Amino acid sequence: MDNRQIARVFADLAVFLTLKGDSVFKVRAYERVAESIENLPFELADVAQDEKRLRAIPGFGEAITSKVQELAATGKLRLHEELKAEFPAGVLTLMQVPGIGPKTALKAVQELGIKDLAGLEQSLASGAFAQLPRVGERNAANILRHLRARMAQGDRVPIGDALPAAERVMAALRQRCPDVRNLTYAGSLRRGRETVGDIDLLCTADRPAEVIAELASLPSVRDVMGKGDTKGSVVIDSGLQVDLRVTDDASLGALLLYFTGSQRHSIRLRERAQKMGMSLNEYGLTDVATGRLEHFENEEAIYSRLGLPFIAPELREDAGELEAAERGELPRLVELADIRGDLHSHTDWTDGRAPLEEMAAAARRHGRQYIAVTDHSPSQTVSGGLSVERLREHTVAVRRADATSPGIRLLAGTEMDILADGSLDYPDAALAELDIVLGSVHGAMDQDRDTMTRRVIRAMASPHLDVLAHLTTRLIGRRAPVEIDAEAVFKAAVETGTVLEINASPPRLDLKDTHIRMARELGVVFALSTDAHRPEEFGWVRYGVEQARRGWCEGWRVINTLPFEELSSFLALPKGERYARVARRD
DNA sequence: GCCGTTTTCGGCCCGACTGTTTTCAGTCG
Repeated sequence: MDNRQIARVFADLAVFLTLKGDSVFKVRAYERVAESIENLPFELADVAQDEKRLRAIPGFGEAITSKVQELAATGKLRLHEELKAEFPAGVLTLMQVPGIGPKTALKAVQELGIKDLAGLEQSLASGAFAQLPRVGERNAANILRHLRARMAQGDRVPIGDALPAAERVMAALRQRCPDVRNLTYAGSLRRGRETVGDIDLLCTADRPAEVIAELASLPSVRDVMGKGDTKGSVVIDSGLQVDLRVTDDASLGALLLYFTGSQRHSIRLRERAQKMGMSLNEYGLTDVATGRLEHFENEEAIYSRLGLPFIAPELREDAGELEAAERGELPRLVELADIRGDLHSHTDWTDGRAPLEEMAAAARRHGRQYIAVTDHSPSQTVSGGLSVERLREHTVAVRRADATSPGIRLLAGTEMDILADGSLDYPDAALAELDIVLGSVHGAMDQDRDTMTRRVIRAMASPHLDVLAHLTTRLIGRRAPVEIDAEAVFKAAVETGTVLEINASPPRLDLKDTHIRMARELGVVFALSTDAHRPEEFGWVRYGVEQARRGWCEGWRVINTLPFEELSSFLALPKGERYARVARRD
């Protein structure tokens, strides 16, 4: 049972206990622990016997710890099974739609006989649903829109689609509304999550209503869901919902903090404010004794007033960032500007879409000082993987392009398959001639966990395998990650001096944020690369930087923040000496 | 349910919106 499934059980328990009228605080404890479990950097099932380790997780007391142990041991929870039997199955289904909570869902099933989303749509369209207590026309109309949006495109959108969409809307607003200031995105997009549910925009302006009106009239807007004086909500052509809120300059800080979240982080900040005799809301901090409201132009000022350093949006998940901030131990996170090179790219020698020279020129335009050209190895027959002979020609071509391409250095490399038994797709002699060797799992992806773990660790033992690329091979929303003991792989990486790739390609984002966090704590060193197959894909590096930051990754820990000469001498070292070289940079 | 440099018992974030609620319930972010 993985963390997602365990979290699901506790979220279900929260719903059932709400329906039973149990204590709201008990319900909140379950909700909170469900979120906490989803953000864990390790699998609960792996540590279920270690009661001390479980109890150290926030929200884990006696009762929840024993429930987790029961789940890990049996795959089931007696209490969960009992409650599931007590309530109709449709309740949890209906609750997936925004606007429907536990109470409404139960009434819908009991009084209207709705069992699934199709039945829900019918009931909403016919007007029957609006007759339920405390629903009404307006709520029903909103629920129907949410439902149709969900049926059209699933519930969350990859950051690789959402961020460009947000930037297009922002550019259009700036152009049509000179009055707009401080326009920025907030929410999970600003926190850099790999998928987002909607786009939250904020700005300040002298005439807010005009800005809202402009938003509603943008050509890309398909549907206007709400339009007030300071808040507008629209659906753009890609199906994404965009919310815009306008405020005055004096209150921007509190509003930005509030709409960036996460909710858990906000709650912790409010609890902290409370202990200091203040109340925090989206307008500012109120002194409870005097009732005086203090405004803040930026987030730094609020954190400072609460006795904390600024906490980067990517860290705001209530995953230890407040404790670290208090101790003055927040990491100096990697920034986009730190990234000098890209160590994973493809050309039309294999499955890339552009010639070597074009890719080099594009990388330079994107601000890279060097790239590794890493086309595929023979087992990748569908991608035209290079034979040993072709690899040699490829290397000659890369070295020639390196000599003739101004403003950028090229490394001759390969993205080589790690075969099913952990052996490598090229002989050692061929690998020894390359500047850099990436190793990837591309086939036999359905191996069991032990086999896959042994396979990858065996490959890392090779003195030639410099970087382990996209560890889990997942494709977000399309292909599940391989079964693998990530912690064992990270420990082996440290032991062997193998670098772990943070693959920045939006469909992959592999390692994912929680993996990066765990690997970092074990001392792993990373390469942050785009896996570009087209010239414009070098721009994907920003998504990798966001995931790295979510994983608390410092700039010094990423080898392609090194200048070219230093990177070259890093790669020239025997693997066993490399980690020590990087660690000294802090 | 959990949690504690004010507490091992008594707390547990805050405001907006919608509805049919004459003082609050449900839901969301």
